Amino acid sequence: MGRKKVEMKRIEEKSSRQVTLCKRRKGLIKKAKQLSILCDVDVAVVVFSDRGTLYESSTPSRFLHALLNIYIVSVCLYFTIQNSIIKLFIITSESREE
Amino acid sequence: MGRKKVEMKRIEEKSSRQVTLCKRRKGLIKKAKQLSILCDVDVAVVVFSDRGTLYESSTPSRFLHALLNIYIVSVCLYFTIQNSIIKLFIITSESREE
DNA sequence: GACTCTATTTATAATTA
DNA sequence: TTAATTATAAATAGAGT
Repeated sequence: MGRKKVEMKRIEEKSSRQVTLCKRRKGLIKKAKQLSILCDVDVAVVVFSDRGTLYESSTPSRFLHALLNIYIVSVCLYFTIQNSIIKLFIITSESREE
Repeated sequence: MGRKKVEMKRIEEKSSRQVTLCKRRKGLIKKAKQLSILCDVDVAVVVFSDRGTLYESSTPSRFLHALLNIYIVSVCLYFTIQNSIIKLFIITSESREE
C-alpha cells in the first residue's frame, strides 16, 4: 500500500516517522472500528507516543470498566493515568456510529 | 479488500462472523506490530469476544505497567481479570520480533 | 508541518480444495 | 468443516500543494 514497499524497521527521519504515525494510527483505529461492527465485539487500541506522555485508543466500556473500574459510553474523552494525558476514542455497542 | 465490498454492519451468519473475526483480528494485530516498529511506539490491541469471556491483545509493557502495575517483556502470556481469561500478545522494544 | 492525490502494496471476501 | 487461493477492495508511501 503505497508507492514503494517499506522495510520493517524504525523510520529514522523524524518528520517522516510522525507522518507515518498519524496515517497508520488513523488506519488502525478505522480497522478496529470495522472489526467491532462486523463481528460484534469490543475492541481497544492504544498507541503510546514515543515520549510516553500521550496515547490514543479506541476502546470498549467493558475494557475500561474492568481495568479502571469506571463505565464510559461517550465517543471521545480525555483523562489522566499516572501523569500521562490519555485521549480515548470509545467504541461500544452503545456508541459505535462514525 | 476482497471479492466484494462489504457492508458495515454486523455479520448475522455465525460461521462467517467467526471467520471474519479471525482474519481481521490477525490483520489488526499485524498492523499494530508494524506501527510499533516503524514509528517506535508502544501499541496495545484488545479484542473482546462476543461473550465477554476472552480477549486478545498486542500490548506494550508500559501500558501494563501503568494500568496493572506490572512489567512484562515476554511475547505471549495468559492471565485473568475479573474472571475473564486474557491472552496477551506483547509488543515492546524489548520483544518486538515476529 | 499539514492536506491532497494516486500508483502501488497489502488485506481480505468469496471461492475452491 | 478448516485451510489455501485469488480477485478485488482498501490502505498508504511518496509526491505535490
